This record gives sequence, structure tokens and C-alpha cells, in this order.
Amino acid sequence: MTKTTVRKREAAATRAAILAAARERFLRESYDSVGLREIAGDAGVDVALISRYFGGKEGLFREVVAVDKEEKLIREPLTAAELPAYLAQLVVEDGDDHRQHRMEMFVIMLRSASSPKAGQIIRDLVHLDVLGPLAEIIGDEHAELRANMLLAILMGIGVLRTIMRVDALDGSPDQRAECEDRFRCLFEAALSC
Amino acid sequence: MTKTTVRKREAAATRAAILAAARERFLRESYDSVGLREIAGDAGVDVALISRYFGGKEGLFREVVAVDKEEKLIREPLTAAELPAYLAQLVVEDGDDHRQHRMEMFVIMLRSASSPKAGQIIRDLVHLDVLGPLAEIIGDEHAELRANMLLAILMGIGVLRTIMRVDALDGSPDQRAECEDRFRCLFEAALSC
DNA sequence: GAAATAAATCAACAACTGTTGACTTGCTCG
DNA sequence: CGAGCAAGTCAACAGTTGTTGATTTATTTC
Repeated sequence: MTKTTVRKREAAATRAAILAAARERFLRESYDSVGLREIAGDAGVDVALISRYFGGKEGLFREVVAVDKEEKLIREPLTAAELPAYLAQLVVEDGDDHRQHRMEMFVIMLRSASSPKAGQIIRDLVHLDVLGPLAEIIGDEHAELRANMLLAILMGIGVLRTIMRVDALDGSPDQRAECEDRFRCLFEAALSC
Repeated sequence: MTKTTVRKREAAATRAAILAAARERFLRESYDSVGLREIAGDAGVDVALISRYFGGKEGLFREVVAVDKEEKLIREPLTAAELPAYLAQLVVEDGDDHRQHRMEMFVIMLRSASSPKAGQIIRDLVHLDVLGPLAEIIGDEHAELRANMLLAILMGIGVLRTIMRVDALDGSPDQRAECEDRFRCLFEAALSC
């Protein structure tokens, strides 16, 4: 048996379909309120396959965030001076797909961080892959506190927009540009005050 | 039967005990992950009493936030100039009980906002009792956007501290005072930039 | 074409969810 | 005292949750 081209009914494809459907659900609801049967229904597969492929719900969630994590949340080659403008663009969310994807990642983290099961996974991710890189970019003596402030603003805006459904950014292109300016200004303040 | 002193085995007291236990749980977990049996266990009562007194889980949650809401989230007599210092104190959380209680309210809101059942209750509360008063205090032409920015910072810090368990504020009194200064500065920036 | 094997399905499981009705306890009033 | 009634208990419900074993279906290899 030549193992390379096995996957007779495309196991990899269904695995990917489950992963995509799960990401979509976790983007809109919390870990606890999403049922495996809903995810399976969206993906067009049987529920049993999820536990089979991912070892269970927790394994599935862990893989969803692990996939997103690979395309680093905070892009490395970035100076402290570029940070405010970069984060402001991230927030307004009309950038390229990668950037949008990155903001969605924050939403997934926010939605499930209060679940006993998923919480630890999320917390580890935040410390290791967000706060660490951010502090490294900032690099000054108060780097840690400032990284916290930046992330707080980022998280807060994420909460308001997607979870609380506050629509400060749902205006005309002009209004959005104005918002971006103000947010950039806010991020600058967090770095220099 | 003189109705005034009825409550033979203190119905009001058990009701209060349930409410207190529920608040404590909702402060630490999400709406979906908290079970009525856990709450009943903490309060030392039978599970059945919860559905009996509050009409169900959703009714219980609605009453928990309604109680907190009474002592207004944003105290009314406050000028725009006083706002940054007030919010910074709120964040550092070593104020009086009322203030601490108010910050906890934000945590309850954050934890359960992603639940399909509890989400709408929370969203209504945010719009009506937080963003409204905030915008009114600010009062200038960009009041709405600025209220959003303030709340975003407030929410973001709440997320980081309690949900993500980032410990920027767990230092010495000196460090806490320094943090308070920086946050006040950040709130000022949100109002004036 | 037949055996072998991976992929997908089905049905059922045990555990838990919130909720309800019937029952028991304990207090108060006539 | 004993009737009445509120407060609390108990057990069970119908529904859902994640998960597992046996079974069927489709694909490949000899």
C-alpha cells in the first residue's frame, strides 16, 4: 500500500471542513454554547467524526486556535514606531485577509476565555504569542505594562464591536478613516504617556 | 394571617442567598458553564427553589444584573474633566466597595456576553446604562465615539485582568499608583485626541 | 474480481442540563 | 389543638451534551 495517495474518501478534506465549520462557530458563540452536532451539521459530516479526528471537543478547539496561531498574531518585523498605525488598521478591519483573520482570532479568544475548559488554552496563547512579541517590539523599560495597555485597547475594541455589537465603526468610509486616526492617536498615547 | 411578618422559614433570606451565590458564580464563569446545581449548592438550598423563585435560569441571571444595575454603573454627577481620574481609580480597584462592585459588574457582563441566552440582556444594559450616560457626560460633538473609546479601554482592562489573568496591576502600592497615573493619562487621551 | 482497508454512518451510551409536580415539613392563626 | 398554608424537599421528567462501539460503504491492491 503506497501511503502517500491513500485518503480514499478524502479524510483530509473532511478534516478541513470540520475545522472550518468549527472556526466559524467559535467566532460567533462561546465554547460552551457551541454543540458538536451544530459544527458537524455545518460541515456536512457525522458528529462521530469529530471525536474520531480530533479526539474530542477540546482537541478540536485547541486545533482551531493552533491553526490561527501559525500565522503569528503580531507580525514580527515591526518597529515600535510603526505599531500604532498597524494596530489602528487592524481594528478598522478593511485590510487584507490576513489582517482580518488576525482580528477574528482575538474575537475567538474573547468569546471562549471564560469557559473552564477552553480558558487555559486561551490564556497560554495570549501570554506566549501576543504579550511576549508586543513587549519585545516596544522594548523600553516599561515594555510589559505598555504591551498590556495596547492589548487592553485592542481587546476592548474587539469586545465592543463584535460581542457588545456597538457600531462606532459602521459608518461611511470617511467616518471609518476618522476613527482609524483617533485609534492610532490612542495607541500612540498608550506608548508615550 | 398578618402578611407582613410571614416568611416562616425566611423566603426572602433564601432568595437573597441564591442571588448572592449566583452573582459569585457568574463573576467567575460564563452563563453557559454555570449550572443551577452549583449555585444551589453554594447557597445551601435545593435546586428546585431557583426555578421556583426566579422562574428559571434566565430570570435569575436577569435579576443578578438588574440588582447591580440599580447602583448605577456610571455615577451621574460627574463632569467630563473628572472622568479620566474616576475611571482610572475604577480600574485599579482599591476604592470603596461601591466602586469595586461596579468593576465586577463589567466582568459579569464580559463573561456572559457571548452566550446566546444572556447576550441580549447584556447588550441592552451596555447601551442603555453605560454608553448613554457616558456620552451624556462627555457632551461634545464626538461624544458617542469617545464614549465608545472610553468603554473599550475599560472593557479591555477588565478582560486582561480578570479573564486573561494578566497581572499588570498586581505589584507594590507604588507600582499600582504608577499604573493609575498611566491609565488616567490614557483616558485623557481618549477624550482629547 | 475478491480480499483488504480506510472512511463514513448508525445507534446507543451515560452523564448532565433546566424544569416540574407531588410530597413533607414547619410555622401561624382561629 | 388542629386546620391552613407557606417553605422546603424529593424524585423524576424530557432534552441535550460529548463520546464510543459495531456496522456499512466505498476505494484500492493483489
